Amino acid sequence: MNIQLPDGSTRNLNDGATAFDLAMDIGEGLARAVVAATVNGQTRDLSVELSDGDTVSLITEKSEDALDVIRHSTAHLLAMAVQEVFPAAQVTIGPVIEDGFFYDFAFERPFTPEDLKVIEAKMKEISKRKLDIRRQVWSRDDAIKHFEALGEHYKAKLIARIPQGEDVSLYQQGEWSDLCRGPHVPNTSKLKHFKLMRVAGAYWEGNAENEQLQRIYGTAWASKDDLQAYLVRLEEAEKRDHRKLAKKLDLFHLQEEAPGMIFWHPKGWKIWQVVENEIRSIMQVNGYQEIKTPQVVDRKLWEKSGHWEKFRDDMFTTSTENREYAIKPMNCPCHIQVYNQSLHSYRDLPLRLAEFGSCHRNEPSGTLHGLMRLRNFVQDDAHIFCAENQIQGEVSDFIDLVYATYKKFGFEEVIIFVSDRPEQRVGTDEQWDKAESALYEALNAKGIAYGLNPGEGAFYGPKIEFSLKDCLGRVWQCGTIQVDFSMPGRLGAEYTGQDDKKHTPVMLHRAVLGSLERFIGILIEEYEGKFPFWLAPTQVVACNISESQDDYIAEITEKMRLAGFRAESDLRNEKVGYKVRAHTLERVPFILVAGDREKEENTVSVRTRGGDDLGVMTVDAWIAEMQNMQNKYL
RNA sequence: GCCCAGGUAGCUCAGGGGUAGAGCACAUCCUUGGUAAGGAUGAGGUCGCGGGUUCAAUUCCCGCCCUGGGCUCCA
Repeated sequence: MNIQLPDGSTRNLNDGATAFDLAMDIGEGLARAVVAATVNGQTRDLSVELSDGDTVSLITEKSEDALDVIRHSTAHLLAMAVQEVFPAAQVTIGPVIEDGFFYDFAFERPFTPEDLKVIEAKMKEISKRKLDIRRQVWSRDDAIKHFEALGEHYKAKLIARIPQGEDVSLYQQGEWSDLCRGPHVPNTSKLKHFKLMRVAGAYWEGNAENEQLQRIYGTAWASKDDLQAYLVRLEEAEKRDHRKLAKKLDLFHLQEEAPGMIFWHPKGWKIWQVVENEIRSIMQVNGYQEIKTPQVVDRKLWEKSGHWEKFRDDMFTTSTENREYAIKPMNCPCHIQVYNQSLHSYRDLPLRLAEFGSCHRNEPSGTLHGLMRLRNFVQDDAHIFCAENQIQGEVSDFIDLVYATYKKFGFEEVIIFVSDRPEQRVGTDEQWDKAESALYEALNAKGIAYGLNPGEGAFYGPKIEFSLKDCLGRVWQCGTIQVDFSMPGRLGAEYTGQDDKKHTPVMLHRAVLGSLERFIGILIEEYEGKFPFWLAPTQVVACNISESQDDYIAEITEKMRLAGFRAESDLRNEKVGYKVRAHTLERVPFILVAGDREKEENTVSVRTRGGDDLGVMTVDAWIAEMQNMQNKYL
């Protein structure tokens, strides 16, 4: 028979030849490196029998697709090792994830880090046994019986979900086998470069009502170098961690007495102010009006808005003089109060009310995470009151606004998801159709690629989410725009239409940064604390060389401050090398040094935090240079 | 909220049933030094909180709080 290769050539093989035979036919070296094959576009085992006319490409250890196969097989290796060490453990699922894999086990006790060492050693040993990994096809019912007999009740349950009459595939290595779609590497000896990373609890089927399983995370790579490079990458990421940098750079802290709430220090708060002011001026330009609403609001308003019923447990409450209050978890009900203070005409719409709104939500303790997930955070929130036919235009403008703003802060990669109607919702299907298509059309018109989160919309309307990544690649939602058909009506918002009748406006909830805290956390990690000049908490430090320049340093520092820059002076009794090092580690963008020569000529010597010497220039020239950078957001 | 691991000086960390350790940072003094660490001296601690075991607990045991990694959740 003839087999088509990716380069267009064909190869003649005997009938019944497998993908592995093809590799052997091409060369022994290839046969050693090959882990799987793509047959007519589908990834398959090497043991797959080929047919005349098949198009086959071989996946070697070096190719991208090989990693998934290796990781998946390593997950099996882990499961086999666990069951050899702890025969009472039951297997469940073990998928490939970014950079590795995990496997969930049902076991009488959690695994300890010591267990991991033992398990990893067992994996290495099994790898050395050079067990062939063979695919077997079983009938669904036989497979269920087989796993039930082994006491593998979770596996049996998984197979039971497969429609009756279908066959399932099992992969066998030595005495051990697991249900799996495959493909897998042909032999355990191919699995060499892996490491078990950590243990964690995980609920069966991802449902908190179910029992908790023991999850083991691991990483696996095609080569020793790749594994090493990955571990180095993790170490590098750790250095960018905003919590670590916050201590080093003295930006903020958290303490036990206020879990999930931030104590901002002068430098961190300076970054905050710059970010807030930037957003403020962007909103100003884009037709928003800024307001400020109360922090503590009577329970009655939350009852009317529906929050009390739905989110009661997540709200902080307080009471006085027999009245019960909730600390606001969101700003929208208050914004409607502002809207309701006057009569509105259709001519007023769209009306855009913005607020840097501080919200408190009593998040479960286990979810708190540095600046990324807090109990108190500030949203760059705004609510757009508009007519239904204005939704799409507003959404479209908002998308542009998000992109432009992120770009200014240095983010080019934005992850976008649309969440559509959930099972429990308010509003008619017609309204949902309109709202969802408004979101899709706004995105499509711009040619923006997006993912779908089916059924993940809010109960009051669909939404678009704009997310950014942190230093470990974890995705955090920042911006959002959500259509709301419910709350304006509930809280009595209305406007007079052209027809002289009362109408209920649609409300768009939207935030660009989302939470200022979260956004600043991501900013810190993105720049590793080396903020661009316009964002840096301290933009420039002037250092003397000896006492005789003290006055001069004070004078130029004041001059820079008067020009609007965040300038400090360092007159400490230390050598200039010491000061340069200190401020470099503090990531101050520019370090000025002035000795007697500079003092004499009214100049400064300028050095960047990267170690570049920009030479000596007059103070005025330097200030002009800074102004140039500031205006260009450098 | 659930599972695992941590919590010792301002920071990074070592230690371990019997008076608490280092480096950096800090203070004072000497030094006035030209672009990534000059020298000396000194101060600094309820070893997360509360119980228990013990002649004695920072150390062992139990509970709680917080932090970190996951899970669930995230209007």
